[in-house]
Amino acid sequence: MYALVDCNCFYVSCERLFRPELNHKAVVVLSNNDGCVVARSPEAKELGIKMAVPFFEVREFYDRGELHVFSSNYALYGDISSRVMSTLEALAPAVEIYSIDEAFLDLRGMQLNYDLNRYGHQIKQRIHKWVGVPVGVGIAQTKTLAKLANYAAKHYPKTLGVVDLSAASWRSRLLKKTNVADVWGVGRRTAAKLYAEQIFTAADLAESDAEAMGKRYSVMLQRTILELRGIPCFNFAEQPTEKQQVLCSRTFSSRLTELPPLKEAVREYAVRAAEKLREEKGLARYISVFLRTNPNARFEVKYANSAAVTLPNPTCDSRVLMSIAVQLLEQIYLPGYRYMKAGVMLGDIQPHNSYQVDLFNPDLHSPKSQQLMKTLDEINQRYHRGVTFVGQGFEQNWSMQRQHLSPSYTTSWQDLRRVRC
DNA sequence: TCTGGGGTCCTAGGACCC
DNA sequence: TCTGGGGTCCTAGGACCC
Repeated sequence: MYALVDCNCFYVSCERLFRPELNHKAVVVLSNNDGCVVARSPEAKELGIKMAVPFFEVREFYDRGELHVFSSNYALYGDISSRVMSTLEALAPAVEIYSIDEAFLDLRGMQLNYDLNRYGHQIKQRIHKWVGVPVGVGIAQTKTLAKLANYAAKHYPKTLGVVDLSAASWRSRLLKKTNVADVWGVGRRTAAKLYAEQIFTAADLAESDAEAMGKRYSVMLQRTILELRGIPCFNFAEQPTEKQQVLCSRTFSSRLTELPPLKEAVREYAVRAAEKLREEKGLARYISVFLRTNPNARFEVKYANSAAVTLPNPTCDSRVLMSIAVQLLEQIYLPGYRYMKAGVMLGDIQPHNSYQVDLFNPDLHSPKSQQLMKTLDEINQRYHRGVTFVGQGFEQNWSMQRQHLSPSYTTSWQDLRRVRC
């Protein structure tokens, strides 16, 4: 048996922790650059605000004082997330952290000694008491069914936030009630095709010919069908696997046209990506840079391009990655466009303690480089942006907008800076 | 005027090998 | 008239997730 524990409108719940007067009010959290709505309180959903709509489309609610708005504060959400996860780790035999706001629990064997429904409520109460955010709990034989149970826990108030699908009768009832588009792994495209062949509910999908569907759609859908029948196909992964790629990209606060500020931004992203890579204890051999104008603009000339290179030897040195990123940018930059976004991607990642050096090319992971990067990271862990490269720029006028940012309640960057000033 | 930022897995097709 | 059979690796693109 598996449980899926998922925090309700997580980012909103994090903000409410420190602003309890916003409980029972319409609240949303915006994506970076205050672009789209990425989290909504139930009251905001009632206003008809859909997931991922651009903020300017719902701004009227805010202007009328009916909606409270926050820019995303990932330092806060990351910290609250780790509190939720460590609480879960004390409650379950094994935990797979699936995303910032949800985790699978492996309950193998527990059904013999526990009433799983009661156990689900214990989890919910413990997290509420210790961390303060509301969660939903879904319990079932496979991950896909646990997802479905969790979905039911959130959508049907009668469940009080916990659904246990151990009983076959409950399972088939829920499958019949659930739209096939709400099944984990069925996206918009697949759902549209399924409707066309008269598959409307999760039950319809579960009863379809798994092998034939696998051939017509994909093996992923085939596995989903089996999972809906209670046959596990997706493994439980307690240990996070090493990342295959690391990406840093941002939308600029305003459109950029000239090369110098674009270079600054790309250097900044390369340095951030290199930091993430070192956190992963990885070395990258593949580096790619992309650049694009606004794909949604109707009356604008569009342009998007990317360039990549594979290095002879892998590295995590910010200086190397930064200078290569700028060279790649120069290959794809064209004057005359209003650029909206750029990004740096690192791939072909290998562990830093076991890699092969190409003898005929310089080692980009020399002891000197390692020492320098270690020192850099140590300083920057203590002092936010303590050491930066000149090329990253000082003003960074292109850097994103966050007009509705909450304070760092639980992390100390901003406060520390203020004290030191 | 105004639209995020990460990731994963799978597949088809091309290039190449013997 | 008429040209095999078995592989691997890489990449781009699609679909999905949060």
